[in-house]
Amino acid sequence: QRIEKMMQQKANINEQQLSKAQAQVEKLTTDLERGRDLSRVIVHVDMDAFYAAVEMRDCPDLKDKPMAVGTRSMLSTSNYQARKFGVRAAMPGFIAKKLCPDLVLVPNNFDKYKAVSTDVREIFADYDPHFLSVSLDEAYLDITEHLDQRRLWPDALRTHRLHNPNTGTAGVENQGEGSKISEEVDNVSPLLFEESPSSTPQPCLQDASVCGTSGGVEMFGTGAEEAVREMRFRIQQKTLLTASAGIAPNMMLAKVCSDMNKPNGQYKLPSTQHAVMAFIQDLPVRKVPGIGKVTEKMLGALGVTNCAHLGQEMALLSLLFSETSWHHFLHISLGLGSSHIQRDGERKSMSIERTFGEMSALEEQFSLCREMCQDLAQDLQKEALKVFAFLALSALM
DNA sequence: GCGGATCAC
DNA sequence: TATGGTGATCCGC
Repeated sequence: QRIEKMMQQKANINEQQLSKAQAQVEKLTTDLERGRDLSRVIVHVDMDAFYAAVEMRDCPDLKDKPMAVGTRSMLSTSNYQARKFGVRAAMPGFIAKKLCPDLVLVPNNFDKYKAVSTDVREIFADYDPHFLSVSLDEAYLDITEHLDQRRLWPDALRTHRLHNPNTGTAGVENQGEGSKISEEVDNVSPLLFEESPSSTPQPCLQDASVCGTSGGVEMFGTGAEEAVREMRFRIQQKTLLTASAGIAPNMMLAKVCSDMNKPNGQYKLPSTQHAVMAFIQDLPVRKVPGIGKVTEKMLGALGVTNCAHLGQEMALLSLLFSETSWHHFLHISLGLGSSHIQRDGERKSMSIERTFGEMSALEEQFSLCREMCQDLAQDLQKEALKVFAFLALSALM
């Protein structure tokens, strides 16, 4: 019905209205283009088949079987073997059983997922203390500042011990489905700065000039991709689970990018206008966060299926959709998105500021100031700790 | 301001 | 046998 109504509206649009709309879209486009921010490095991290992966880790019998987590009426997620049968998250378990009769159903263990999530978030905090959790298995990070610092770091701070008690060789990168994963969970600390009390940094740093895997030690570079590779490596060492990540200049793009090399992979979109536009063109609109089933169908009725179409039809879309909707579409078609991650609360108090006027504005500024000071103090403390540990290590060598 | 629709996990 | 629970946002009234 909504599509019918829309098509009717479309039939009543004349050339004059369309060209007027086109002019308006073009003006807004140049304004938006002027404000494009490519200076930030945003990362979206997503644990692979999270609940299913946790259950497989804790029950080796499940490892080579198609399985799903949930009930007979609703699945939370499934492992990759089950996905081959079409078994997906948000599907009723009894239907999944029809698609895949051998499917093993495991009930939700939320307390366990929460505990694992806490472990992963401790690692996130090392790269962005203000990271934003979307759910137990997903988060956005702004690693711009981390990278600035990281460039000044000595190799030791980017070096992590390989936890692989049996073989002592590489192979960690490929621990997806099918391969055996050690059941030991403790003693998985990287070489330095692991928060868990069980870890006592041992002075077994080998030839620091060796890059990559060597003698149970893995060293990472200073760039964004290397930093994210390191973060995923540490997640795997600590939890025995894999994660995927996307690196891009804003949240919308980072989210899409994290899907590109899933599972256990990552993708970096270069921070140039050209690369962003090229990336966006072929992207199906449904892949964009915020565009769901309904919007996809509405756009589909207008012949819009990818983001290039979105850009081409903006004038029409501006006449058929609400202002917030077509503004959203325009942002997407230009590859624009939020380039700074807002912590919960900050935005809300900003709107209170507007409502309450001058006095509240001052208080707001004050509390914001205080918050920043606290953050600074925290960062400083962390950095100091790292330098201290490094010096101690150097002395030992 | 409220309820319905959409979207995400 | 059997198709979730929750929160956010937008829109129209």
